[in-house]
Amino acid sequence: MGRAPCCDKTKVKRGPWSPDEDEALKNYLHTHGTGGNWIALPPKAGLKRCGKSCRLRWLNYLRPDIKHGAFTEEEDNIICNLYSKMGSRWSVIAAQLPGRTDNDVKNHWNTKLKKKLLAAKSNPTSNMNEESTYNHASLHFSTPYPVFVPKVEACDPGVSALLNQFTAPTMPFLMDVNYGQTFNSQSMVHDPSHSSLLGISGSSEFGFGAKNSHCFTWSEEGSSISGSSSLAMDNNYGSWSGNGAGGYEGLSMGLGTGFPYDLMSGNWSQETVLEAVPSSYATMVNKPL
DNA sequence: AAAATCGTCAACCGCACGGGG
DNA sequence: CCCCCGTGCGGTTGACGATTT
Repeated sequence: MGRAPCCDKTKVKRGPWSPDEDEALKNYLHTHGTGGNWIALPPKAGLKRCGKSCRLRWLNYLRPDIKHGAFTEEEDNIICNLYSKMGSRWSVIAAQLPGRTDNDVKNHWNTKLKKKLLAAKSNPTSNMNEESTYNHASLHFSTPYPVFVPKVEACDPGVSALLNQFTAPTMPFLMDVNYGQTFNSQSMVHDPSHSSLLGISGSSEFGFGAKNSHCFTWSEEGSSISGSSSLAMDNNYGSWSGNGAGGYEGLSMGLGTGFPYDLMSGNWSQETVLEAVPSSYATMVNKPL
């Protein structure tokens, strides 16, 4: 037996919203706010709608800060990058795209980006700027915008240059991590949007010892990540000591993928950085966002 | 020109979570 | 500690316009 529905579906209007309904909802919220209770809102606003429907309409369409229109390439980059790391955490991904909703991002991924990447996978020699991806056998990843560029550099300088050109201007803070060796952790620690991007709430505890081959990655415990979990660095300094100039070599396939999440199969890789890195250096914990 | 197919996106569904009683 | 209820989220559906045959 499932739980009772939130409202009587025979008594509420369903389907597309009319301009009048939009106006009524906007007016009510403008003057009264939600009152902390969406369920009780519709009758007060003179709407014959389910509270959940009102909430959805407001959040996905009526909010004044909603950005309508096509996604930019930069936004695509961010979506792909984050999806590759955390999968379908649409709300988290959308939080990094001002004006975009989780529904927007999800739709955009399902209708455009996923197909684009699938097409690219079936045609690995295609032009990267067109297909927005790069499929490198030795790295066995098929995601578009690698976070861990140093590993890419080790494989193919030409490709590295291409990827660097492609990602650096659009994702500066991620590239800071990518380059790892000299990035300034302060920019991440004190910027809520950046820490949020990494799934970390209360960012003040977050930072890196970011000198000389120190880097950072995601990992997971077990083979899946629950819907309510996020990944965060447990330590104030999440870092590991590489073995000098070849610091990344020891990380091999674990870091080589750079992506615990297989974009195409939808599976989390069993290879984790923790295989190659002492757990005391990179401890991953579940934390609510 | 009409029918079929495809693509997009708003909206719905149902589950999980968390807070309050 | 348990239960109830509201909220948030991801997955899915279906309407509708665009494109192709």
